[in-house]
Amino acid sequence: MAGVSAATVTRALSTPDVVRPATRDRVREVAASLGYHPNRAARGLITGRTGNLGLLVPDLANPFFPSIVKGVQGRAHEADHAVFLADTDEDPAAEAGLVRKLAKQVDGIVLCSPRMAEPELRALAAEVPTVLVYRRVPGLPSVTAEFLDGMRQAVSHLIALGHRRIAYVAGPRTSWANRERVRSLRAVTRRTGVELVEMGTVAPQFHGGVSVADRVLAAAVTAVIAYNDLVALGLLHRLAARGVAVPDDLSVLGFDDIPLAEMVHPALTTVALPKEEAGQAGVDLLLHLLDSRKAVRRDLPTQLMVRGSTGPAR
Amino acid sequence: MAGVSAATVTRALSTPDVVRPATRDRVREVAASLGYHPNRAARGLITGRTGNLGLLVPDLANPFFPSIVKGVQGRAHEADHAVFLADTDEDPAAEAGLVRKLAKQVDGIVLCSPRMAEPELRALAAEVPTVLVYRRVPGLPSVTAEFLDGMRQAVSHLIALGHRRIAYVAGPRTSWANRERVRSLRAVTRRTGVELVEMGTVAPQFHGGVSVADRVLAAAVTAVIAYNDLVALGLLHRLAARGVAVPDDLSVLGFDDIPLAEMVHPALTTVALPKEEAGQAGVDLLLHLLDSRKAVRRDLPTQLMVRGSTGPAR
DNA sequence: TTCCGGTCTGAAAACCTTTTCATTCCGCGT
DNA sequence: ACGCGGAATGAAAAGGTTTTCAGACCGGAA
Repeated sequence: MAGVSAATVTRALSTPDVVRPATRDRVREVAASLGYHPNRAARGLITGRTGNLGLLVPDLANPFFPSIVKGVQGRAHEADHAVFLADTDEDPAAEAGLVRKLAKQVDGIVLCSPRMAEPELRALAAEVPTVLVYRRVPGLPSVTAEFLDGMRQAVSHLIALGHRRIAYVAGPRTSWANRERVRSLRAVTRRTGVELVEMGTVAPQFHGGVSVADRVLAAAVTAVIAYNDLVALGLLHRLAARGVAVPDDLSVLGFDDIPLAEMVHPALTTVALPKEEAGQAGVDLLLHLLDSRKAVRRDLPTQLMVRGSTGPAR
Repeated sequence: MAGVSAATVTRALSTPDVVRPATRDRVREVAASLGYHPNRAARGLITGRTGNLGLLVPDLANPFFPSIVKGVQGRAHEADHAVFLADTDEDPAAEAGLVRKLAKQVDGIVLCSPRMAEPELRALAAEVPTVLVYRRVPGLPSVTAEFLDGMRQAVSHLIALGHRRIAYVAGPRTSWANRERVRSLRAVTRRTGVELVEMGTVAPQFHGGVSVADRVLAAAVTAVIAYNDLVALGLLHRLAARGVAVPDDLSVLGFDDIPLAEMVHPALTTVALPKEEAGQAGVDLLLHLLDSRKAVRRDLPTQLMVRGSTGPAR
C-alpha cells in the first residue's frame, strides 16, 4: 500500500533512521491507517526475542502477591513487553513444569518461589533467564529486601515501648523468607538482650494466626511478632474474641504491610516490604540480564509502619 | 534424529493415529529424550491459534480481582492455554489500546471492564473474540451473577431482623455493577415496602466507606448496604472509631465477599459473588466461542453470607 | 568522463511449524 | 498378471517477519 517492499516497512517501523524521511513517513502513515502492527510471533521466530515475560507466583489469593504482579506488569508494559502469568497454587512440584512450559514462549522469567529447592532453581535458571523475587540464591539475579534492617526497626520499636520478652510465630520451615526472618530476629535479639520465645511454625495464613493465638497468650510475653500480616491478623481476630486488649495487654507486629493491615481495628503495626517496587525491580533485572548477560542482585529498603497494634508494655 | 521428515514428527506428536505405531513411538521417544516441544509461535503462525488467552482486569489491588485471575489462570492451564495478564490501572481509556496490543498474540480475551462504554466494547469484540466478566452487553458472551437474587437475599435478611429503613452507599455511577445493584435494590425495596435511602456515590474503596460513614450515621437508618466489601470495611472502620456498635446500633452489609470480609471484627455479612468460578466460566465461554462461534451468556448464583455485622434492628 | 563512496531500497533467505499434495509401497480383487 | 485402493511417508509451500546481501542511484573527486 505504501508502494515499498516489506523490508522497507520493517525498517521504517523499527529502525527509522536508515530510511529516507519521506518514505518513512508515508509507510508509518499507511501503517497507522491500516492499524497494522507487526505480528510478534513471526518476529520472535526470527529475532529469537518474543517480547514476552513470564511471571510465576505461588498464590494470588495471598494479598502479598497481587502487588508484585502489578509492579511486574506495569514495568513490563513500559518496556513494551507482555506478561504471562502463572499461579502455582502453592505447589512447588508443579512450578518447574510450569516454568518449562512457559520457557519456550518468553525471553525470561520472574520467579516468586519461596519453597522450591535451591538445586532445582539453579537448573531452571540454566534453562531460561530467570530473576528471583524475595528469594536469594548465590549466583542468580534476585530482588529481596533488607530483612535484617526491618527486624532491627521492629525490635527497636518494641524495646522503646518497654518490651523485653517477645514471641515469634514462624512461617513454613521450608520457606526462604521465614528462614531469613528467624535468622535476623535471633541476631537482633541476641545483640539487644531481648528474650525471644519461638512459638513454632504455622500456616502462613489467617487461620494459622488464629490457631496459635492462645499459645501466644499462655507464653507470658508482652509482644508478638508474626511471620506475616495474615498470621498477625489471625492473631488479632482470636485475641479480640478472647477479650484481650490490643495493644494494652499484648502488642502485635506483622510483616509485609498488605493492604488489609490498615483496614482492621486496631490497625496493624508492621514491617513494610516493597512489593510493587520489587516487581518493577524484577523486570529491570531481567531485562538487564537479557541485554548484558550480567546477573545482578538488588536489596530494597524496608520500613516499619507504626500503627495501633503496638503500645507500651504492661 | 528419528530418521523421519519434519512432517512425520508433526504427525507423530499431534495426530498420532495417522502414523505407523513403530514410527510414532520412535519419534516420541526421541522427542522426549531431547526435551523437544514444538515452538508455539511457529505453530501459531500457520494454524492461526496461539494457545494464548488475554486477561484484562481494572485493578489487581482490588481484592475482588485476584480471585478472578486465579480462576481464569487455572482453567486456562487445564485447557493447555497460557494467560497474558494486563492490569489497566482503572484507566478505561488505556483498556482499548491494551486489548488491541494483546489481540495479535492471543486467541481471545477475557475482559473485566466495569467502566468502558458499550459501543467501545462492541468494537473491541468485533476485532478479537471477547468474553465479558461481570459486565453484560447484549449480543456479547458474558459471565455475570444473579445480582437481583443476591439483593433479595440481603434485603430479606434485613427485614427478618426488623430493619425498615435502609441506606445504600453507591459505587461509581459509570460502573455497570453499580447500576445493576441500584436497579435490583430499588426493585426489591419497592416490592417489600422497605424505605431506601440512597447516600450517593463514593470511590469503591476503603476510604470511600470511611468518608461516607458519618453521613450514614446521620441518616437515621438501622442498616446500610454498601456497594462492595471495601466500602463496607471503610464504614466499619470509621464507625468503630466513632464508638458506634455494630451490629447493635447499625447493621452493615457488603457485596462481593472478598477474603478480608471474614477477617475483620465483627466479620462482615455480605453477598458472596462467585469469583474463581466466574474466571473459569469466562475461559469456558471463550473456548466455546472459539470453537463454535456461538456467544453464550452465563449467570452464576449468589449467596448471602451472614456474619457478625448484621443484627436485629434497635 | 569515469570512478568511488555513501545512502536508500529490494530480493531472497531464514526462523519453525503445519498442511497439502504427491509418491511409494503393499495387499487384494479380477 | 494387472490394476486399484488405502496406508504411510516425504517434499514443498505457507505463515509474517527480520536480516543479509546486492543493486540502484546520486554527488563529488580525479
